[in-house]
Amino acid sequence: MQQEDRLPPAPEGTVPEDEVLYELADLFRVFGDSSRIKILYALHDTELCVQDIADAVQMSQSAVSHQLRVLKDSKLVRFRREGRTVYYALDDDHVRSILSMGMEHVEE
Amino acid sequence: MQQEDRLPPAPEGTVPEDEVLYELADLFRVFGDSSRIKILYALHDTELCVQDIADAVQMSQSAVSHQLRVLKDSKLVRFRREGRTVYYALDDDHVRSILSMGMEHVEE
DNA sequence: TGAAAACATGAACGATTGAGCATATGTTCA
DNA sequence: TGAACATATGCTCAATCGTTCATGTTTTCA
Repeated sequence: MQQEDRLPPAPEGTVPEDEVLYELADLFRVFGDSSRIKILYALHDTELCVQDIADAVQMSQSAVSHQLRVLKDSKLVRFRREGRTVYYALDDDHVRSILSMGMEHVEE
Repeated sequence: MQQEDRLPPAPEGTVPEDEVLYELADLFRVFGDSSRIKILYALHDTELCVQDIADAVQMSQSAVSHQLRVLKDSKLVRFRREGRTVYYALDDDHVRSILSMGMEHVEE
């Protein structure tokens, strides 16, 4: 379905609490690294195990694992274990939404 | 559950070029700092001059000016000069959209 | 003209961070 | 058991980042 709606009217003059703004910045900071962006896009349409992610984004297994931890801590990805392999996937559609919002801004 | 293809790029979700992903990460990196987030929120509903922004977010004029440069370079804010004061404003609704997308993720 | 106001900028410095290396943990199977 | 495999994690360091301090630039007005 198409998202042509306008944004809900902003609460005039009400700036969110500092604590919330810090969390917001923390969230965006996680998106603000090309390695993590690549990982997120690799997971855009499918779940993948760590090594497959590493192959897809051309990074070492260790580097990927480090970044997956960051992504996991921020609730951007979830994982499930199957035997000795761990499959990662985007946590929800919110992540995809944020990515495409950003992409719209970049592509102009 | 039948996606047995071994095609390097997924048929459905074509992953954007690396160059675009770098730009995307760069964009999010700008949102990934609490000082800049505060500035953006100060400008959410109105335009402000530099000193008013500094007062609103409790930062030095210099620090604000440095960050405004980053925001300006990323096309997140625009400005107009009126006499010796410079007024800054969010560049477009895209910025507000990205902020609220992130906020939705944080508020849960 | 000159001083003051408003903003921008350059250098420097402490803090943060992403990646590499080595190693640890956890899992399967012979 | 033990070996092989898949992933996670400490530690470290070069690079990046945000702020401060001092100074530069532009504009206004007496």
